Parts: sequence; structure tokens; C-alpha cells
Amino acid sequence: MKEVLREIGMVARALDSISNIEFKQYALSKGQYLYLVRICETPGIIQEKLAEMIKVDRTTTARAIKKLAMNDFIEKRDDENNKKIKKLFPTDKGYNAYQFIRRENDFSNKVALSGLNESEINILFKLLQRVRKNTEKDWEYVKKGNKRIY
Amino acid sequence: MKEVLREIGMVARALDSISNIEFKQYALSKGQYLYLVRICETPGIIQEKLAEMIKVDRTTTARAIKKLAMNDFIEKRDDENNKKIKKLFPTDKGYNAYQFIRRENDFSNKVALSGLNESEINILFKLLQRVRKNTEKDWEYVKKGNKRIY
DNA sequence: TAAATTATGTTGTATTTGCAACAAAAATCT
DNA sequence: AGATTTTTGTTGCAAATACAACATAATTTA
Repeated sequence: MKEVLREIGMVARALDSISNIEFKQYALSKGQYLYLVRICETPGIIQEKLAEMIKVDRTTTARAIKKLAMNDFIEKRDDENNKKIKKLFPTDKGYNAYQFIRRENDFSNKVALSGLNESEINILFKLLQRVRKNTEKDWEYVKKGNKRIY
Repeated sequence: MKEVLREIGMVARALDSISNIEFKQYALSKGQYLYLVRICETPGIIQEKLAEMIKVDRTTTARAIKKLAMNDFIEKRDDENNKKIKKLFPTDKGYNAYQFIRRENDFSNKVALSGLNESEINILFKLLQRVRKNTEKDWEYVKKGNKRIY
């Protein structure tokens, strides 16, 4: 059995760790860059969808965006038609930080993929997307309280 | 720019989340399975190396293994030649839990890789190993306090 | 060999994370 | 329309995470 997932875990933790260290200078605390990036790229998204997208607990997301809003990186706006939801938008400050995050993430991508040629990168990306789609089904299933049998 | 790392992050968080939920029934708290697996597969490993292997902070590792030892999943043994280090070994209970973890991880692997054929899995594995090697260099660099320029 | 540096491990503290439990709006069902 | 279920959001609490700072053994350097 090829330990594909173990490699993925190592890469993910290493990169997350690097990012968290590097974003401290922009007053972004642990994990926050994840949310801010998605909000900048999907303005108007709501908390619940954001959590699904990132694959993190709903309540963790709630607190992360609360802090992002408190520190003026994002803004929560009420919806006219739906009193329940709050749409999330980046502020100028948030969008600014986003530029830095992109720069850092792009660099990390480059480092991570160094030595791979264009075609290999494409193959990797395609395969990972399939893995991700497979995985997110189970994540949602288990998060809802269902039991997997194995 | 293909967002390879973003896919990796999503997969990793989803799977870690699933594992943490599924291992609660074995009284393994968040993250502990990671350490236990490595200790079972590399008996005698020391804390420091374990942290490097998993790509997690040294101090987090220290506390995780302290708890694993407290709950009798592992044992810390002194070394005769080196008074500083403590070698880590699974107990029977720990090795037992390891069997469950393997079963779960293997299942997650299967789910994650479903739809990919043998050759695709091999390619993915090989590519991920290269990505991991690239990434861990930077992780160690940044963790030591060095600054990346980009 | 003495001094300086590195490796390994620990503890204090602040923060994040996530489960459980709750609340209320919206959507679905009968 | 009224009842039920689902969606979205929040808070209390316990635990994990990681940085900083420290301690000591081991190793390297001068």
C-alpha cells in the first residue's frame, strides 16, 4: 500500500507551518490566511460554505472570521432576502494582505514543484483534484455524524 | 498557476478531520494517531526526529508523546550511551491501537484513490514524494528562524 | 582541554481548534 | 397553514498547538 496520504499530510503541515510563520508580520494569526484567501477570491461567500471549502469545522470558521472582521481584514454584510446569512467581503486592508499571501503561496508552489516539468505538474494537479473530490465526500459524510464501515 | 498546494491542503485537512473523529472511540485524542503510527513503525525513534518526520513543532510533539505515555500507548526509555535522549516504543496497547489506525488509514487511502488505476497511483506517489522533499527543506529552513526571499 | 555551539527536552503562556449544545431563520413535508 | 427538518450562526468548554524561554547533555571549535 503506497502511503500517498502520508506524503500529503507531511506536505500540508510543512507548508501551513511555513505560511503561519511568514504571515505573522502581517498580523495574521494562525490559519487566518486560509479564510482570507477564499473570501477575496469568492466575495460574498457565507461562513458555512467557507468551512466546507476549506474543510475545517464550522465553529472554527466562525471564530476565525470573527477575528478577521475584528481586525478589519473582512466585513460581514447582512443579506436583504435572507436574515440568517452573513456575506463576507474583504476590506481594502484585507485585499492588501491577500496580495502578500498570494505572493507567498505562489513562491511555496514554485519551491514545492521545483524539478517537476509542466506536464508533471499538470498530471499531479489533475490527480490531486480527483483525490480531493473522493475525500471530501467522506469528510462531509463523517462530519455529519455518519459511520464509515471498514 | 495551478493551485496544487491548495488541493493538498484540502485533502489533508479533510482526512485528518475524519481520522480524529474515528479514533475517538479508541481514546486517541486529536493528532495522537500521527505520532503513534510513526513510533510503531520506527520503534526507538526520539522526539526530535519524530517532530521532523511528521512536520510538527517540537513542543507539540513533546506534549503529544507525554500524553501517549501517560495513557500507556507508548513508553519512553532512557538510552545507555546518551543521557539526553529518550527512545520511544509502543506498548502492547499502543501496538493494538496501531492496528486500528492502519485499518482506517488504509481505508481512507482506498477511498481517496478510488477511480485511479495502479499506474496513476504510482505516478501520484512518486510526484508527491518529490514535492515533499522540496517542501521539507524550506520547512526546516523557516522553522530555524531563517527568512525566505520572494 | 576549555569555550562555544548544537541537539534534545521541558514548561509558561496565548491562541486556535473542535465538539456539544443551543438559537433562530429558512426550506420541506403532510 | 402548521409541523418538521435543515441550514446557518453562536457560545461554553476542554484540549491541542506553537512560540519563547529555559535547561542540560553532547558535539564542535579554538
